[in-house]
Amino acid sequence: MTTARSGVVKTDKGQQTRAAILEAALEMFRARGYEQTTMRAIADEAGVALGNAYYYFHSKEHLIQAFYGKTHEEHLVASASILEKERDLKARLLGVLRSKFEMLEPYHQFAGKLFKTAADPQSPLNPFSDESNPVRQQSIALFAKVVEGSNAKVPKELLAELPFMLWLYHMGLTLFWIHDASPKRSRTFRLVNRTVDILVRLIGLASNPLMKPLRKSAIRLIEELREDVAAVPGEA
Amino acid sequence: MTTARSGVVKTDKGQQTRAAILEAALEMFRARGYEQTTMRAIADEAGVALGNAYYYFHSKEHLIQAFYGKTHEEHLVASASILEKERDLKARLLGVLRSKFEMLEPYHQFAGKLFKTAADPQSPLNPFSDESNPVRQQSIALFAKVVEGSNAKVPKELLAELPFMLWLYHMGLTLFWIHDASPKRSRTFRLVNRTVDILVRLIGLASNPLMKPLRKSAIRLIEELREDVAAVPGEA
DNA sequence: TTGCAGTTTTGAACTTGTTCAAAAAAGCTC
DNA sequence: GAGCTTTTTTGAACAAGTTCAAAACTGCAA
Repeated sequence: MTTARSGVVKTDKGQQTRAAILEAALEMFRARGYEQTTMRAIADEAGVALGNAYYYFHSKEHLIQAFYGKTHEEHLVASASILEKERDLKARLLGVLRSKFEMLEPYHQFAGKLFKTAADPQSPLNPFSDESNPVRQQSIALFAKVVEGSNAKVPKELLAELPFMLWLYHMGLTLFWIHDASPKRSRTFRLVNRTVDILVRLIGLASNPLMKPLRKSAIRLIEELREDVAAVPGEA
Repeated sequence: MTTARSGVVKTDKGQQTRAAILEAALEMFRARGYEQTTMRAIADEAGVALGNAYYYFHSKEHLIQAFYGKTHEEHLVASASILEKERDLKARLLGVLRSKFEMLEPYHQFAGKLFKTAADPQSPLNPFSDESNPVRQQSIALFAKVVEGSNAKVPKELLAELPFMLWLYHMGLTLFWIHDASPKRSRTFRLVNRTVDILVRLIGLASNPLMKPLRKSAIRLIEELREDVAAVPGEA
């Protein structure tokens, strides 16, 4: 049901058509918004028949996945320069998160609609789905880099779970960002500042022997969560 | 735009028609699922014309709000008995959360679709919207009861923010629950157990003088979050 | 070149949410 | 009860996502 059956391109010309449709779609999504852009308009703009768009993209929603990939790439690039320069955990985390929301800013309104479709557990677009697994893994890997490249002292057992934890945390921030109607998304940036501060302090505290039992529980929890996310079945 | 313009019933007969449509809708949603149920079918089932359904309900999505209200009421009732018996904070919180997910279980698949529409920041159904404010307030009030009726020692400043914090936390759990495909939602219940345990321990720790600076920051954060949620503008 | 299998493209048709002008019914005032 | 206003109801029409059978095209083997 959920697996992609269209989008299988055999020809070179096919690739081009596919690309043309995608380009037209993303352009119009950005200019006019997701809902305002009809499949007919996309097909027109791309110079193909309506049905042809459906030959390459299963549905209107599937056009979104390309957007994901694109912004993710951009974010990786933007993060790289920060991660090279900075060794301080707090600064690294702040840098990565800020660059994400800065990069996403032009798509804010659009992203809300995306999120809507992505929130459906049955949708292949939802960030916990099998189909999203590659992007998710890459995203978690980015946070692993944030931690590993830093000079922060992190208990070993926590180190293993921290990247996933940060990824989850960043998903929460994204959720907030989507709902953030403040000018220039100032609320989100404030939230990022505050929570990163607290988070880094918590990580510091985690080394304290007094914290051991609580830390154990927390790590156990995150471990389990991670398994759960991995265990989402592909087909409903 | 977002404000309800339909649904204003003046007549007694109007009330009846409205009720008939709603009943038909909820029944069919449960039986066949949200997407499978067409507005035409609902109108048919209710014995009215298609347009009439739209006279009472702005859109298909608006039919969902009734569902919210209904389940919320049920949850209040289910929680009341627990809150009367129990004084221990952990037990109270566990009881309230468990009863929520138990009550919601028959609607699990349906709830996923609901969530999808609710996740749209522009949707009046989204839990952070103005239109959801009444239910949200009631929901937060429930968590206030959980805390107030307990014999837990909570720093005063934290006490003020705890209900909202717990509400947020419960929203997160709900998000997990929606994505939980495990049999009988066992993963969710496990998560509830684990997180409630940690949460209660954290609350206990919060009294420790060592924790004061961190506590201050955390409370400040929650305060701000609460303002933000309240500040979501009604019109886009 | 011709025939053929696979690939791509087309556009009409279908479904379903939504709108709207007009008809019907109900209330109300005199 | 007649005439008026307001409320309710109707169903046709519209928009946009999606499907599908048929046409067009492509590459290749004989």
